[in-house]
Amino acid sequence: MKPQRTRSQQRILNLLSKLNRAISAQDLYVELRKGGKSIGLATVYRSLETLKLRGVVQMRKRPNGESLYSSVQKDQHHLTCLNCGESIPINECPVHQLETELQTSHQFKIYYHTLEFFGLCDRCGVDHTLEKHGKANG
Amino acid sequence: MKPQRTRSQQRILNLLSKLNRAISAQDLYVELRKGGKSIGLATVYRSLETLKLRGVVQMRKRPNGESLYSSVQKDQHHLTCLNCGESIPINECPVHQLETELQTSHQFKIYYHTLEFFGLCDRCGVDHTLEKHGKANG
DNA sequence: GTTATTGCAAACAATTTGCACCCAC
DNA sequence: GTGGGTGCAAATTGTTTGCAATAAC
Repeated sequence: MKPQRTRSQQRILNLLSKLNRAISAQDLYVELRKGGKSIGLATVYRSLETLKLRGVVQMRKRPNGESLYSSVQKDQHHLTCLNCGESIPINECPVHQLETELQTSHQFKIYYHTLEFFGLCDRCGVDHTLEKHGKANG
Repeated sequence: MKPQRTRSQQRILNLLSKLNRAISAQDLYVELRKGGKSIGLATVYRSLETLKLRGVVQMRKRPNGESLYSSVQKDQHHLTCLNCGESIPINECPVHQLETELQTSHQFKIYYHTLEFFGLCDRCGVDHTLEKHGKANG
């Protein structure tokens, strides 16, 4: 076992905790380069993969396939529009007890969970043509 | 508005309800071709997209980026291993009330939700080398 | 007959992999 | 000096798009 962090992993963790929000690997890469750090995109992916397996970082996937990463912390879930992709954060989370039960009943070490509601937002719900009027960047 | 289904959409819905489980677009395509239906992969994707926007079909993403589609089914959630990709179905679902509340408070038409727990399964949890011993098909 | 749907192949985007170089120990 | 970590570029994979042919009404 090598519990210690590599240079890249540390940089990524620093940025993630500074940002305190979910960000894509690509954006993370851009931000790190902006910050003057010489880092490769592949390294960003490799580091995130390792951190994810250690339970330090969590991932969720947007409907468009992009992965968003953040440090594991919160009951920060989402309400996502299937049409425009807008993602509204919500704070409620009613699954703590279930999580504890599952860890025991399934012998599974749970690092985090994702809870996401999908449907049509206010604007898309009334727009019967369902044209994309919003951008899938939220 | 065109509420009626196209030929392809109907074929896909038939297969989805016969299967009664989540399946990838690619596999859906293969199955349909096996069944003697002449259909294109693009059509499969386009049909699934439409059905998804109508709230007839739901989608979840596997950690590897692949999308799994199924007819909207209530309360079928998962416990997924970050290492081997194994996905164990669970039946509990403690979010009904929250869902109802959110629809009202956010003026959002919710079609379905996904709840997924991530961590390390029994086997991967004890295997400190974290090698992939399982296949990401569950 | 007109319009939406379909199939194919090319295009796309996010991610992964091969490999030589470099850094930490 | 050795072995893992890193960066680059090429490869891979799931998905989307352009367009001509076709089916539906």
